[in-house]
Amino acid sequence: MVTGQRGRPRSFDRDAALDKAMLAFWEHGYEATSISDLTASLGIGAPSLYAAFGDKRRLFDEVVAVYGGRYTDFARAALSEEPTAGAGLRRVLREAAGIYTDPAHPPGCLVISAAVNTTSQDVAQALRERREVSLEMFERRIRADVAAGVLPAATDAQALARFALAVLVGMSQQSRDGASREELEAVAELAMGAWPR
Amino acid sequence: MVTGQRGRPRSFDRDAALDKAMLAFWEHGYEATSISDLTASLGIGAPSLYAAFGDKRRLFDEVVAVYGGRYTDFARAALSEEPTAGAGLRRVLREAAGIYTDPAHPPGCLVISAAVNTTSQDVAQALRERREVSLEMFERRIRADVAAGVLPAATDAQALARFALAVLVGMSQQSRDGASREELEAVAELAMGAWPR
DNA sequence: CAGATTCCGTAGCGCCCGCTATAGAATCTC
DNA sequence: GAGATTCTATAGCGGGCGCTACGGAATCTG
Repeated sequence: MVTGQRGRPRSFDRDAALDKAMLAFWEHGYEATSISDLTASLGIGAPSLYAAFGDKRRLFDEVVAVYGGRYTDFARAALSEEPTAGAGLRRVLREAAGIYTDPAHPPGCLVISAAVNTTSQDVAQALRERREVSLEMFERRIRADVAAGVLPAATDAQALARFALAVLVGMSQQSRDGASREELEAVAELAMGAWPR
Repeated sequence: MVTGQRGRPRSFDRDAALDKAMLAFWEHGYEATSISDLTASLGIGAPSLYAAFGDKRRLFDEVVAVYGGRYTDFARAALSEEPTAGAGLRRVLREAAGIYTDPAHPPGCLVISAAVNTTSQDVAQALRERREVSLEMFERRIRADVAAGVLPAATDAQALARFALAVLVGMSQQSRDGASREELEAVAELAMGAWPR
């Protein structure tokens, strides 16, 4: 018994379907993306979708996990690879300008925009917690620089982290309103002008 | 004939109802606020709502107009009353921190958040245009300072305006994620650190 | 091949959406 | 008062929502 797959095999690529679902949720948000939108763009029937992914909520959770690994972990890398918090956040903002406006996928950030104004509070809370994680990651990196004497001792690490996240959120929305990569890069550069010297 | 009202008089205060509708749309957004949500919180039946306001879309348009007069025109005043664009935008950001976190109404800005992820593209476009108006207002004020020699000739007025709006958007979302007035004021103050000297 | 297993397509469930037809209640003019 | 007018309350329309029962199709094991 070699645990060969029994029964009729799935007729679609689960990972490819997950990617398509990600693009749909990214563009229209959690609630405004209906099951029939999904079945249409994934090219499968509703029962296949439910068999493969559970329900809409669990599909979205999987989408968020894939999205996180592909489009938000770059920030963690930038913060750990650059020599200072300032250099790291400059890189985060610059790379975000590129990602938010990449024509290969919908504009902006799914974690920021996909659960605004949703009636399902648990989904909104899940993405809120992801943003909170980013905030704390920024804050920790800044605090490390303060401890190391790279930033002034009087630096308000939490406020600075919050400022960086606010700029990211603003950039995400502006990309969804049609701003170009160059325009967002200019915003990022200006934002770094606020960095403590 | 003194144009006295004929027929049965309306049993509710139209302006008060509009205010309640504003709070509902502000908190939950355009699409996530259902007609039955509205009839429940306004305390009237659906036919009365339709007779008084037309349909959901027109009610929302009225709400946006009222909201604009009450919560966004302060920015116009700040920009015209303060002596420089920098002082004006500092005041805009500080006042926004107060408005976005005022416990008398839902957090954040209705124009920024009420039509994210909606299937009704025309509503999204209407609010997008309102944001664009703010952007251009900021840009004009900055340009005036550049022309007057208050700001360096090399100042990128559009980018600076876009940066200010991005910070406002970020502040709005953070207030909806639970940030306090003091936290947003700190963000505003940091943002002004990026202002050209 | 038979039988077990798993997936797919149709068709439809109950529910809520925005909206309204209809009839009665409340106020006007005359 | 009578009649016209306007609003309110009930009740329900067509349609889309998330989700699933069911039977047939496709692949396994033996």
